[in-house]
Amino acid sequence: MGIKDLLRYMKPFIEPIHIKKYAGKRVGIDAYSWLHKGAYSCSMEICLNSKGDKKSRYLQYFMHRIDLLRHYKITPVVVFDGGNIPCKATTEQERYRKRKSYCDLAMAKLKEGDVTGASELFQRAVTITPSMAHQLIQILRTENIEFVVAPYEADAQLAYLSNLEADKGGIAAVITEDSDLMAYGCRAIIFKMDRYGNGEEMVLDRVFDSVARAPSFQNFDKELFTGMCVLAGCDFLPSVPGIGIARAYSMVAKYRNLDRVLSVLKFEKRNQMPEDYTKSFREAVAVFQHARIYDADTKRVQHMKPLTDDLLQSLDGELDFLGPEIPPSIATAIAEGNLDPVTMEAFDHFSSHESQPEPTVTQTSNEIVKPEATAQSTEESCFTIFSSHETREERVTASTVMEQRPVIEETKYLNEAVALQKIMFPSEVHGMLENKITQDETPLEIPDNNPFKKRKLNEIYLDQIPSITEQISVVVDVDNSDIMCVTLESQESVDSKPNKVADRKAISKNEKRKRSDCKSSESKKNSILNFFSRV
DNA sequence: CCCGCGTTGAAAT
DNA sequence: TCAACGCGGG
Repeated sequence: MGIKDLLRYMKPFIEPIHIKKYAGKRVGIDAYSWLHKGAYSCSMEICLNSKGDKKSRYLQYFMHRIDLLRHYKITPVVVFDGGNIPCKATTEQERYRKRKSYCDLAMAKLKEGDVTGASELFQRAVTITPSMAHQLIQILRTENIEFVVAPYEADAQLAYLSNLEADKGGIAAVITEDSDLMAYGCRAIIFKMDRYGNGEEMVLDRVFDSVARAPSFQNFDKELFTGMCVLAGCDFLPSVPGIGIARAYSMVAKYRNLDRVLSVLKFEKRNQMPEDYTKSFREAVAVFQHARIYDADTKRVQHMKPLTDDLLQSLDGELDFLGPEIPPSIATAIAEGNLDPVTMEAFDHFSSHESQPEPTVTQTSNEIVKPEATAQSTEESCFTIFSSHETREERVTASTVMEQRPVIEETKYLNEAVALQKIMFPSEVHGMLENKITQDETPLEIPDNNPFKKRKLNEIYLDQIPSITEQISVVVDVDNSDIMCVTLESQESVDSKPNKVADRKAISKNEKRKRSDCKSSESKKNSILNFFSRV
């Protein structure tokens, strides 16, 4: 995660501090890092979605730390991750693959009765789901803690906020574990904050201003610094073989111009340089500089730093790598925590632990479905209909119940994703998903309510449906893995939606509706439609 | 000199 | 999983 070896390299600029230094200030929090740490104490419960209070320990952990800040008169501003950006997809898939295999291993250990061994492995398998984030959001609301869900990367949002004045919603520092914040140009970062408030602080001005320190950044600006980070290898782009943080630094320091560094690199490493490295490099730098962030003032998604005509030209106006555009009403719904940024479904009121609806049980397995599983499935099976222009929402909550569906059915579902992916990116896919399928053989004994697994299928799907001029809504029958219908959704057709959905409900038990709205070429759209009509 | 690989110990309660 | 450390090869 983050920039390889950057933290170690920047050691001379990092000072131990106590959080009380920021008394009276607003401080941003990368929600993911605390959620993840908190999840360690209950990783098995989260992976298995098991019953009990222990599962919500991660919430206690988080709120403990919030209380610590409040104790020192600091105003916390919690920032959540939103959707995934395209260039991070391979990194994400890789992480998913690892977690899945750890989960499998853990299940095997559990079967043997080795609980200790299993929980060790579950710790490596934990994922923070939007549902978990939403549980936290509900608590933050009742506690009057400010929060925002970024359209994409929380890091970008935090760096943006760190460059704003406090009276405009800005923050004085960011608490995180992720060195990416430096590449984004965050002004002050606190790493490794412990439960007492001790941490390590990095101030960006200190880096650029200091005279007599080991690596000197006096002739650097933010762009060169970001370029150095990308050269060293980041989540968006692996480094050229043989190039680490030290060489990246020395090249940037020597040539003080990223284009020159690239041409030298091309010359020196022509055998090991990927064909499209230059393009990918420019895109990666652009993500760190111009990422899409939510501007609470205008209630719109904007660029962290405005785009220049120069840049637009060099990218041929192609901005999809920053993630699809998001219309204001949706951006606001996401930012305020009302819309799941991954599935684009409304968060269910019932997902809070207190009040759970009595589900209409359509039981196929002989086992009684546990309350948690029900809560989860209600959330996942709620249909949201909205237009992109107004936050007009109509929700049909299907009280279906998650069945003990054998894994093989999900495998079929995955096959659709593979096919779809091949159509979208014929050259780029080399069997990542196929591998997943072959690994997926054994029907596990887990209750098949693992949010982790299901979530990821959603992500794969949404990632692979790129950009469509109109809003396309797809109804997928998860049980049969058939795509039931595809409609182009316009303002008028919104009203007729619930009936359509209700009709489908009669045939299938567990439907999912996916939507995606953004811009792209006509041909891409047609290939999607052709694909669906063939199925 | 420096990258890249392998090892180890800590993380949450 | 990740940082910290040490070692061997370029």
